[in-house]
Amino acid sequence: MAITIKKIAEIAGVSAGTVDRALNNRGRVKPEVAERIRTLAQELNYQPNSVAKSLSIKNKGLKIAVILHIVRNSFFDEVIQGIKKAAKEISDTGIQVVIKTCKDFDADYQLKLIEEALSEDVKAMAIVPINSPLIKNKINELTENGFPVVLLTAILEDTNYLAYVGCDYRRAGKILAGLINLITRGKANLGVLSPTFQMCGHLYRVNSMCDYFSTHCPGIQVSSITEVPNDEIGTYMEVKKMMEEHSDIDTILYGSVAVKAGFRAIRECLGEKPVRIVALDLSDDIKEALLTDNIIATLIQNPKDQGYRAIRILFEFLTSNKKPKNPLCYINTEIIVKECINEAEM
Amino acid sequence: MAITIKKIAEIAGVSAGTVDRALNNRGRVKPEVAERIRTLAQELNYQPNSVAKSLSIKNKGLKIAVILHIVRNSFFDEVIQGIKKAAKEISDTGIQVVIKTCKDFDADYQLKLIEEALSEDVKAMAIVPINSPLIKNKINELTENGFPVVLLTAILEDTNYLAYVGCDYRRAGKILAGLINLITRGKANLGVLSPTFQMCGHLYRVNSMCDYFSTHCPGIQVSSITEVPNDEIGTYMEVKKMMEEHSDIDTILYGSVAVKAGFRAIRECLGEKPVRIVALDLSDDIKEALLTDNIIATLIQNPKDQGYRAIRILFEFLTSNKKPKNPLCYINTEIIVKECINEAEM
DNA sequence: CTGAAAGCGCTTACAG
DNA sequence: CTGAAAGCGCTTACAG
Repeated sequence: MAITIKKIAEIAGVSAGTVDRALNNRGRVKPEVAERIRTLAQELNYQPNSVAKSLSIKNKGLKIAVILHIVRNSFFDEVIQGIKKAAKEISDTGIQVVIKTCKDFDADYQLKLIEEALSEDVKAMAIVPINSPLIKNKINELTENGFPVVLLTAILEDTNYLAYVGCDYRRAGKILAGLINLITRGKANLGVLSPTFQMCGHLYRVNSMCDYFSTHCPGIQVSSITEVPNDEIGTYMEVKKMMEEHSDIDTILYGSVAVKAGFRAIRECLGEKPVRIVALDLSDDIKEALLTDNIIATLIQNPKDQGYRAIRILFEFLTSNKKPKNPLCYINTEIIVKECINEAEM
Repeated sequence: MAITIKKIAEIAGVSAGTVDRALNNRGRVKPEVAERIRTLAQELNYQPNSVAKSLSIKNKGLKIAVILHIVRNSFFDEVIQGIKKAAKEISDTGIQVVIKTCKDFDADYQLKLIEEALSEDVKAMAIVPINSPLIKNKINELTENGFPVVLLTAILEDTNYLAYVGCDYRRAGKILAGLINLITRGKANLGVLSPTFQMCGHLYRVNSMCDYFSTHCPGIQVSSITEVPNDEIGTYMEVKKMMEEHSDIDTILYGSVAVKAGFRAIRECLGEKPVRIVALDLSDDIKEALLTDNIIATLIQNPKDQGYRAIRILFEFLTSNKKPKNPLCYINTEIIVKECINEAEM
């Protein structure tokens, strides 16, 4: 049997309550005694029983807030699935998870959501942070005060947090480069369509890909790097513009959530001329494009996992005070070809 | 607050013990009373609290056995990592995990291991089953008696079990076909080196790949399908034989754990002639071959996940009597190119 | 600053 | 067949 608080209490000649207060630094223990108990616990290699901890915590009504940066899109629908899965798993501990959606990329509004959550006595927070000083400062302030914040899917520079859960964008860029190199056998004029660089990860990804091309793939030229918005019309216009201005493009990295309109723009410009397309993520539209051979491959970032992990990390912190060994919790990135799609699941 | 046994007891006008006995079919409750309690619990949508369950179970000394089919190899080293990760996570519930390694592919020996485990009062079992009537019958017998058995990494036909955790070999075959089609642009003479068909999943995988070629890839010919053993010398001989007998081979699916010797055989036969190689799994040798461009891509089966999931499923069963909704728990298969390898981690 | 007691929700000897 | 009580290990008012 493992060593318990009761056993430590016996050996130290104090009560269980005192051991608990000492080990969890709750104060109200004579410093010398606390120190003695802590040393003893270490010597005995005491590991608190997490199940008992979770059960005893049940009536405290702990809450975790999840704060998004947009109203919704297909990627975050999946993130939310993962969040809900984790929420269900931890519900027996009495910990609640509340999700707050934001006006698209509205930093003022997001800040209000944070304040709202805090006023509701939330004890931990996962946030898809909008890249604004407003948000950065608030997160830094929270972290300084020991409040656990997990950045979810979007990383921020010059900001402190308990953990970042999301894609390793630089590695994703490298993998995209390798994939495009493989598919094109090292010869391509590439048009890059990226989601907004307002989220710095997207910029890291493109830069990392381009770096890899310039050091490893002399035959691959990046003809254009174009940011595309979240909507169909905006995407159509940007894609059209890129294709018209760069008629040499024979390969495209397609990083927009708006698929139908962008593909129409490509076809309008290229006619029947062949083009190799590699995409990002796996919305229903992307799946369909894969299955109809309009896309050769796509790189996915396991959004469901991301949501799941973020909640689990906060849960661990709340129940066991454990911080992740590595604050950068990178979620796996996967190459998907059409044969990976289970048509039965569609 | 969720509904508890205590609350049901109050409403039903009985004690908590009686509710527990009724809901868990432990007998020693008057049938009418038991029925009434069960109905009530359903109406109230009672969900037992898994944390409390785990805690109360602590002193029962439950044990899970893991029974392997070989002494070791690099793939199963990773499977075991996953098993140990899960074992650590559940250790606070007092459930132990014991691992038993087997003489390589020795069904008699594996049967003895099963008996040994049972005599040690193990309450659940994960097994990498050797494809033999001896083992099949035993597993069927156990399952019939309500004893939870999870098949790990290897599936059996005509056998009943709580769950299978492992690769979806047919889908893996399809993905391999798609990958090879992509890499070769649909023109190849393929030599297939597969691990033993004694494990039927390996056969499913090859067959599924070949089916896909014949329906979707007219330009891809399968020149040879060769089984390779686990050791370097045997692999060398089989590879050499295949390459000598099929000089048209320009593409290889390399499914052997013995990398160095087989690659030597390939080189001895082909000289400087180029060959495209796609591999299976991700041992250190495969990693090195990827990084040196001797392998173009490999398909991995997340062995660590497989071990982890198998234990979690048995844990759920032991603590909550829950069976997985789908007994076929397929673990994800991933395409890996060299850019996916984090050289810092090697 | 410290301890005894009760509680989280489920389970299980034990007594009847 | 049934209930009261104690236990799993940690936490927390409460009394002192």
